[in-house]
Order: sequence, then C-alpha cells, then structure tokens
Amino acid sequence: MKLSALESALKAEVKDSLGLSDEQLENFSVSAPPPHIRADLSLAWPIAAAKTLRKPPAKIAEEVKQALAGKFSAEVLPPGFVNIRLPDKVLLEAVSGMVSDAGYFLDPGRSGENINMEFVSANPTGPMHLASGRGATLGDALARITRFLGSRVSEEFYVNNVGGQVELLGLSLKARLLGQNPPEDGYQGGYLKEMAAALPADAAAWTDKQFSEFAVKEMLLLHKADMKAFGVEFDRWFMESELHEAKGPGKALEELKKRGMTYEKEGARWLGTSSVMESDDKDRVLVKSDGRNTYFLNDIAYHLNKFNRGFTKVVDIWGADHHGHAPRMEAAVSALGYDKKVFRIIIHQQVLLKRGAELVKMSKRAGDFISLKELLDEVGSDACRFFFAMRSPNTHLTFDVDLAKKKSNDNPVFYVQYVHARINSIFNNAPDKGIDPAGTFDAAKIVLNDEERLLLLKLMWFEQVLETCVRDFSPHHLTAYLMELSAMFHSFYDKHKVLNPGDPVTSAFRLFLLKGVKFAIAGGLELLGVSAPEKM
RNA sequence: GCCCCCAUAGCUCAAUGGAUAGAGCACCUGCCUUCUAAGCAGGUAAUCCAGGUUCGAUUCCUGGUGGGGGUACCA
Repeated sequence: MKLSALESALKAEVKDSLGLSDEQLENFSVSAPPPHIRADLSLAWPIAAAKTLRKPPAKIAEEVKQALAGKFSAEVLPPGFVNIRLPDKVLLEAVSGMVSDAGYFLDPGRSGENINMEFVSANPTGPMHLASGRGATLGDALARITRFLGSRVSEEFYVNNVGGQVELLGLSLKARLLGQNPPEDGYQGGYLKEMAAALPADAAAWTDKQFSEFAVKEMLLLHKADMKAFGVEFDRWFMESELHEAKGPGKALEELKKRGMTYEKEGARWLGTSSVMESDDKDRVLVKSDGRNTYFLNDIAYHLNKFNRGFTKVVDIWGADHHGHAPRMEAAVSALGYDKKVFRIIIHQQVLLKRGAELVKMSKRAGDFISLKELLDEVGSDACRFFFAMRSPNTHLTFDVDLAKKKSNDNPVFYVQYVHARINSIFNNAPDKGIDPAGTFDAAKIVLNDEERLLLLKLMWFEQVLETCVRDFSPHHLTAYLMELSAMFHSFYDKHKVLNPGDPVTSAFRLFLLKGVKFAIAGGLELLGVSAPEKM
C-alpha cells in the first residue's frame, strides 16, 4: 500500500468509527514522528480538530486509537498525538509494490494534465553562464518528477531570435571580423572573436542581417550542446520568429482589444494591467507610439500560443532579475480569459559566485562570468545538478567555485551515489557466496530490526516527498530525502551483513530490502538528472 | 520612494503551524583480517530584534534592523 492509500484508509476508519463528515476530517494527514518517538506514523489531527469537535484533544486521540484497534497499534501522547506502529506486513508490501509495479506511483488524478514548462530561455547573445544551471536543474527536475507522478509535461526553451539585441550581436560579430571593437553597448566577450575566426571566406560581403543570423545560429548550437551536456533534453526550442511568422502578436492584440482590456494614449496602445485589472502597479505599453510592438506584447502572444497548443497548465521558471515582469504577465494571461490557476510563474533567486573569500558579480558584458560549460567541464554534471537541486528556488544561493572545483568529493551527491554502488556490489557478490540474488523469502519468518524498519518506513515516504516537490515547485525535498535515506542505508550496512550463506531467509529478505533502497536511490537520482553509478 | 526574495551552528543549507530545530562542510575522539572507509559511531555548535494571532510559532501577521535583486514606449 502506498502511503497516500494508507492515509486514506486510516482516515476512512476514523470517519466511520467516529461518525464524522469529510469537512470535520479536514487536515487529517499522517506525518513522520520525531526521532525520539518510537512510532512509525503520527497523527496530530486530534489537536487540530478539538475546536470543531468541541472535545478535548486527548479524548479525540483516545477515540482514534480505539477506532484503529485491531488493525494498527497506537499510542496516545499529550496533548493529543496518536502515534501508530505499522505491522511489518504493511511495510513489506509497500516496498514490494514499489519495486515490482511500474505504475505504482502514477496518480490517476494527474492523467488529464498536460503541462508546459518553460525554463532557461537564455538569450542567444552569449554563452550560457553558470546561473542558467539553476533554472535548468529546477525546470528539468520538476518536469521529470511531475511526469513520474503521471502528468504529461513538455519542456520548452524560448529563443529570442529577433529584435534589437540580436541585431547588436550581429554588428558585434561583424566588428570582430573587421578587426574592430564591437559597438560600445555591444557584446565585448571573447567568444565573438572565436566565432569571427570561423566565419566563411565570403563573410566580408555579408549584410548585417546575415551576421546576425549566423551569430544566433551558432549561439543556439552552443546552447543546445550545453543543455545536452547538462542532461536536459527540451521537447521544443521555440523560436520567437515562429511567433511573428504566424502573426501571433497581432492576434493577441486583437484578442485583448476585443475583451476591452486596452486603450490608446499618447499615440501608444496600452494594456490596463493596473487600471482595468488592478494587478500591477501601472499600465503597460503593448504598441509603442512609433508603431512597433513591445517585447511585452510578443511575450503575451507567446503565452497565448502555449495555451492554444492545448496545455492545461503553463509554468514559467524565471530568474529573480525578471520578477518585476511577473505581475504584468499574470495580468495579461487573465486578460486573455485564462484562470489564474492554470498559469504559474516560479521565480528563483540569483546565483552569487564566490571565489576564495570574494563575492563576484557576473556580467556578460564585462566577460567576468563562469560559463556553464566551464563549470561542467571542471565539476561534472552530477555534482552541479545535485548542488543546484539542493536549494529551494527562494534561496539566494552562493556558489563557491573553489569548493566545487577542488573539493568536489565533499559534495553530498557522492554520498548518495555511493549507496547505489555499494548495493550493486552486494548483488554482484551474492552468487559467489552461493546466494541467489533473486531468491524469495517467507515474510512470516522475518523479524525486523531497527535499521531495517527505518529503511522500509523511509521508502514508504518516497511518494510523499515527490508530491511535496511538485507542491512547492522545488526538488530540494528530494535531495534532502536521498541524503537521509543514504544515511540510513550506510548505517544499516555498517551494522548488518546482507549476504549470510548460513542464513538464506535473512539474506533473501535483506536483498529484497536493498532492491527497494536501490529503486529509490536510482529513481530519485534519475529524477534529478544525476547518474547512479554501478561502481565507485 | 515602491515591489520581490532572504536572515537558523564558524560556513552552505533543511524543517505540510506540532513533540527534544536536522544535514553537509570545518573542528575534536574512536572504528578497516568480515558484502567498497567516497563509510560508520560519538562530540562541540544555531532560530536577527520587538509586538501580535494560536492549545502550540523557525514557520502566519504587523513594525523594525541587516543583506540581495528589480523598478523602460530594451529585449
């Protein structure tokens, strides 16, 4: 039984016995008891329900205990906790389902979901820097986790391949070819020198537009290579030019006009983000007084495009440097008639670089940044992704370059991967000791020790951890879980031998237990885009 | 000025409003003739300040203090 199913079962039991309504059982949920409590699951619901039920919490807790009697042994602790001890059979079944049933974690409630997740979307004007790794990790991990639970998820990268910055990029490249410095507000980085050196011979006769297109194409190739090296495979790279070819901005504008959300002022066309919708601090321009569309209108058209493609939910993952745009984008999506619930912007805070004791501010223009590629080459994708995934998006994370480069062995990712390698090694050794790695055992003969219990119970929480990641839009709960599970495994490994030729029942059971641990470790790492090595 | 994020151990970070606040790094003490010591066991060490809500606050609210980011008819 999955933990969610177990929770439902407990809830139903309490509901029937106490004769309660669904409303009265709101907030009924199981939690993990603190370490000093010797129990498997806790219920704090009696305390919360005391007010509405007009009964002392301890009395409610006592009733809950009675309701569960015969199926679960429970203990009441003040002020009204019910601490439950699960039968060994329940723990064994949970792990058994996990390792044998491929669809075990699929949530039927999610099968109708079709989510578009857009992230990174770095401008094609320079190499991707380290901070893009954060957005990439976040988006890809969330996509994988959500998919694992049963939703359809499409990962998307939006490429701003038109506009002033792209023209400037072309001019900067052209200047490099001619041996000149790029325009003052252009792109000064050395990468354009390299690109210029690789231009075809006839490039001297190119138009500005050709330079621009060439530069974008090359940058895009680099970005794709970077993402691939980082283990992120986008389902779609959406070109802004596609939007214009399909007259997207015009259509979006017409739609907004039709809905009465826009007005004309000072020769420009405005969206009433504050005056009409009261969701921004001021109104925003859609069409400038010179007749050109703003980027905002293009972005609205892009979001309309996403919804028109049939996604039931659209998620954007942005860096904090764009957070100011969130209110207007949300307002625009509402103005197009979409419910607030189907559009979500996740903001992740910026990445600060620390070199030695010095905090370095990254700047694409000055060229003082660490590229994602450089970081990957020196630290490796696994450590990078795990490190980024460990932090919640709200954290202002400080990336210690020296630590990442010199002492990458201290990264907790190795601690987790080591579990996988150790388990794998045990399975490899089993035949030598005359033990069948696929052997079965009689569950009735098993008496669980503390370490085995803890491991089985922890495995039951795998589902809940993933749900929490989706709820909070952050994979950091999963990294924390993997580290905790790893600690439990290493501790178990140190105390108990798995392969005991003289005790086939225990050996078979422990191999079964290890299958469960391996499933959670390999599966969890996979969801984070981190490898699970067979050997270390 | 206004908006967003943050403040927990020496450092980097955890903790659906629950019970004795957890990890990793660093530091100290032990443990390899037994499935991999990239490991285990143990130790030192923390909720910015002041109010409020609550049976219960690291968590929620208000006000401070300190830090980061943002505030274009740029993209």
